[in-house]
Amino acid sequence: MDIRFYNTLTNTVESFAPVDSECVRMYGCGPTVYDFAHIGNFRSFLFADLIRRTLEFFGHNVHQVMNITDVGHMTDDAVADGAGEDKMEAAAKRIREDKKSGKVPEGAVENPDDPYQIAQFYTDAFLEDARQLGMKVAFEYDDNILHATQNIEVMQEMISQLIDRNHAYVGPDGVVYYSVESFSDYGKLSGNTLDQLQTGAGGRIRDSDQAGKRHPADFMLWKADSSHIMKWDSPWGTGYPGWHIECSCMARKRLGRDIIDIHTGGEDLIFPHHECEIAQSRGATGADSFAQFWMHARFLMVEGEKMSKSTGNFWTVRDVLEGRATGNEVHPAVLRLELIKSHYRSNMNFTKKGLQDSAGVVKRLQELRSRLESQTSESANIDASHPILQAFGQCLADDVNVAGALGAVLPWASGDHPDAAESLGILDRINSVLAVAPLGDTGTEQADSDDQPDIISLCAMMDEARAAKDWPKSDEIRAQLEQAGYDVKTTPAGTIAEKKLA
RNA sequence: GGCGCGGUGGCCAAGUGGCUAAGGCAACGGAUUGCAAAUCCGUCAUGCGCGGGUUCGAAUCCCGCCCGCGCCUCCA
Repeated sequence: MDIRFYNTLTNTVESFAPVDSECVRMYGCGPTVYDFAHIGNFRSFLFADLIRRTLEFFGHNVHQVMNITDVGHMTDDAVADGAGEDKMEAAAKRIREDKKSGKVPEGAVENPDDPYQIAQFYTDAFLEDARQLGMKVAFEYDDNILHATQNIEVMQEMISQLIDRNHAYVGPDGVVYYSVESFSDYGKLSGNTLDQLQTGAGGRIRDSDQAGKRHPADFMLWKADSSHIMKWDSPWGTGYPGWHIECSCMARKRLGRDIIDIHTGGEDLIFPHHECEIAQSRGATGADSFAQFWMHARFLMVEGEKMSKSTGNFWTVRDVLEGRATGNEVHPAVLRLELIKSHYRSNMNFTKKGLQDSAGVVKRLQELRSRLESQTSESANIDASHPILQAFGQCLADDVNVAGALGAVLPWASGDHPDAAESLGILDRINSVLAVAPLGDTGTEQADSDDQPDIISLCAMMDEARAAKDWPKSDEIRAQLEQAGYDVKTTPAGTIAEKKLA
């Protein structure tokens, strides 16, 4: 199968082939851990997961690596490359407040002044969210998710290399800067030239912040600052690394190559972050490429508006799952599908209605599975030549067209399934990519007719009322169950209440 | 100002030169039901942001315009 992906580097859709046919190496920029990740973050993380699963669907062996940015860095964008309030300090303040309000459980972060505790708290929260949403790499935390703070040494090595190769210099202010003029391809990824960057910046860059730089676009690799909350010794003074260097280093270190296959991230990372990564990596390795393919997910809107804290539509994963976003609890598979179903290069509009649509799809696929599993315990081994998998795969191979792939799957799902084992095999292959029916690897889903005693007894009471033809009472109980977030069904075996998926 | 992406029915979303424009949701009609839910059957874009052009033929190619979004040193 010819797999084609859109490559930001060339602005075209290209055929994908890994550098090393044995293994596809992909790296994705992960979260910063000063706060809970939001659904926009997860749209792009799940997009990376989808690419991985698509490649695996076609038989590739994939090594995926992601970073956790736990170095503080700066918050104040008016200041070019440093200073400002440290993000860890800001998080410490917030955690103290959240502990008072109960948003962060008492005892979760023993000492908010310890940035490592804060980072670990939000890292754990991120991993929990990521696993709930079926992100494969989140189950490989020990191996393939790397913390910036545990890789300071390789960063320092790369900075030394860059200095040795005349790509970096120590400015008169003592800061180590990357010299963008030393790298002729700087700007290629984002379609910028150094001239454009300079004029485009307008009045936003203050001269005082440029004092130590040879070119205004030069960016920081290391800043000596012994007052910084997270700091390490280095040949350039005790301080902290620049924001971009961690990805260059960790990708190379863990993936074991100077040139990798795919690098992913949100569209906002194209510039400056990924542009700088390329400059650093290629400057250090001397190779003519860092990642063959650069793939970026577009932003997510919420009910047609930009997601922002000020408009009150800023949702974390747990806000959505626990019902704070829409008023209904949402099954993780529904959120997963909602975040992956629209094309990654279009703006997706996250809406309550969209979630309910996704819930319908998830339910259909889950019900198909239980129907098939009630008929057979075997799942036939189906190869990709089956017409449904062909159609499904062709859409995925075409720059990850999930909507098209669903268009192939859903009519099949609604149709007849004379050979249950075959259909189950097909569903398993489809679900290896979508991961919604079921979501987890374990195959266990939350029970339907929830084991909650009160729900079961309400169902029993409804059966009694119906047997006595006491219709008003029956209707009253059904309303009560629906109020509690259940779909109520009357079956030959009696009344069943199923938790709504969204 | 520069660079890039996009605009398909009430909503989501395929289709990128050629039969009657996938699929889902919603809606509506019917079967079923105590009433519902679920399920099944049926209906639902002479039109693809707007205006030109190329072509035997365009949602699809070309030109112009309008609108939305992102980036241009916090950002998924």
